[in-house]
Amino acid sequence: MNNITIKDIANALGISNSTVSRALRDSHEISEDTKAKVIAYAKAVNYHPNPIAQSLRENKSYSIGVIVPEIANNYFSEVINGIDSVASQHDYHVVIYQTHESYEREISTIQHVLSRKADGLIISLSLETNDYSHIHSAMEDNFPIIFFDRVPPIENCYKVVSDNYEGAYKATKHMIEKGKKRIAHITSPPVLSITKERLAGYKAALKDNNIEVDDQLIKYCGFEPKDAFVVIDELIKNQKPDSIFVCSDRLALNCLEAIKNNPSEESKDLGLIGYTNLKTANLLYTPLSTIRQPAFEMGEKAAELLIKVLKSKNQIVDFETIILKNELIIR
Amino acid sequence: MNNITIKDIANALGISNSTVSRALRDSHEISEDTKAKVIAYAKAVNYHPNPIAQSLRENKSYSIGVIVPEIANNYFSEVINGIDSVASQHDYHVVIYQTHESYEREISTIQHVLSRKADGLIISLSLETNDYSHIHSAMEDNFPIIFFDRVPPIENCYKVVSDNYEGAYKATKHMIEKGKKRIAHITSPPVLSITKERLAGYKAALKDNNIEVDDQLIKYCGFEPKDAFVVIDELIKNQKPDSIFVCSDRLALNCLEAIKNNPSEESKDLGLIGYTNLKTANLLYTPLSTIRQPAFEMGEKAAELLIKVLKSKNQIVDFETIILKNELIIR
DNA sequence: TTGTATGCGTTATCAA
DNA sequence: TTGATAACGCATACAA
Repeated sequence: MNNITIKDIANALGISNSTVSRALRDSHEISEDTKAKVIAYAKAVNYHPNPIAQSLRENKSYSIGVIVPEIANNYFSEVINGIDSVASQHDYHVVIYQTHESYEREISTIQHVLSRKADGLIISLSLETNDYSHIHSAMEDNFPIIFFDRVPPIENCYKVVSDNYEGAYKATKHMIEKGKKRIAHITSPPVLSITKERLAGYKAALKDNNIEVDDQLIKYCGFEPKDAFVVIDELIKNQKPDSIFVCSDRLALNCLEAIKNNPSEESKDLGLIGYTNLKTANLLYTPLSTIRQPAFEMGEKAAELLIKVLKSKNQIVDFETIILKNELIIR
Repeated sequence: MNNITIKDIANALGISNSTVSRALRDSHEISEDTKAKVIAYAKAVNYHPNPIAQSLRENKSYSIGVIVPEIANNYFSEVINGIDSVASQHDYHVVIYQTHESYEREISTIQHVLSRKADGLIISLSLETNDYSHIHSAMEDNFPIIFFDRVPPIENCYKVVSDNYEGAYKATKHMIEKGKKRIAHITSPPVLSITKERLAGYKAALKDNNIEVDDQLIKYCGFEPKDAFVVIDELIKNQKPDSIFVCSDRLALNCLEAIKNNPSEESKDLGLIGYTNLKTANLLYTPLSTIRQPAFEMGEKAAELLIKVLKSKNQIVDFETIILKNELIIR
């Protein structure tokens, strides 16, 4: 490997390390003459500063940790895409971790990010997380954290979310406008911020249209295929909905599968709408209208916010919650 | 942030840095007594070694670079998942980069990985790459690289691939067994290794079943939706295939879309089979049998191989090509 | 068994 | 304008 150091350049040119260092950083206290010489030589030998040494010196790693529940999920991989596009522009690199929805892994992963000296963290919480002391302790140490999508119930922090209330409201309203009366709501576990917000939007849309909220039609559902199967089965058999509003990519997939594998008269004319970023939503066996989150843009915003915080390390950047609009795609 | 260093521990306990360092590394030349004291204190103050300092010292970063064309692609995100699962077990962290199929970005990204001092690289080549000098020069520097999926035409290197020939053969044979005679083949640009191998498998299956290869039925197709549209249109109008074998996730998506948006008598009974890892293949509007690559496992293997190379830095690990079987899923 | 001193590559302070 | 030197945190060769 090419391991030219400042020292090598200094020796070759018969000048001192510090002169070389300063010349490379274009310091004003170095003569144009030596500057030119140093830069030319550095280029000739293809010198690159050792970022690890720089990190040690500056106590910065120029890396940002990204923690998501699952990489192999459309929504999250699109967010990561957005984060990467901004981070790489600013010469930060992105280090990715997944929790696989485990609280334990979330704790250890955050530890890892901290001990690896990432400059900051962008995170969407795991499904299991309902205690936030690990978050608080990281925040108390002034470690910059941007939360996105699944955010903690903490006031003073940076958040990037989509307008879940509004998205769910729009989805539900759309179903109502299509003449649906018994709109079931299958959603993620109640601990998640997104679950609560979407549920509220769903309920509000019903109320505003004088449809009574029937708690039997609201089902919290785990992410295992069998969970969806049980829920769908119970729902269709006993509750006779005329439509279903499914939240989250994983749930949408599982529910569609459950319905497909267990077709019935009732399930035939079921109106479906999903809160999902599935790329294949328009190609499915049954039309799936969707509320689509601006995943890529959320990643961009999160990264921009984090970098803003990092670059202004001395001044305080006000805590801020960025809320992005969802898109209703009718199919 | 918690910035306890070895020095702090040494001062607190009134012993020297080196004793602390050795005690923490469980050196045999330190008494059990002091070892215990040091470890207890380190734990009490929540000491974590600074990995950047360690990296500088050991000239290792414990990070592995991963370069893929697109993160937000099922296949690649599953591979990354597999890489992550192995890497994190071995305390390596995964730094992700994407080329967006650009040769330029591939070059600059590799440069970046090198200058960032990643310990090794796992990469799938971009679509545009048809010159391999950047690869050669990295390899000449003895930088450990594992190629996967889209590998370069270089003999002496580490590769993890799936058996594309066999996969395409199986797919084609399956279509033949279903009675199809005019099986079109829509595939990625010819520069890619996977393209050539799959094409060979396709042709072999035809020949073995006494079906003449018709070059008009073989279409190379770019990854833009309109590319697929043009290809599908020409194919159906002029070539009248009775089935299509589509390679790659992106192409499958685009082709399905093109067919759906432009339905015709001919396209109605078209048999479709895809070389894809789409999670929704069983939920599509038209049954899509698939050849599924063991993406997660490919990631695992690639990471295992890389870590093997890294850990045995002195002995030479023989160049090796790992070939994994694909799965034919009939729908 | 423990301590002293040095170096990894860089930047910055202080002198010259 | 340049150079000598220390420091970032850690690990180790060499001394004691």
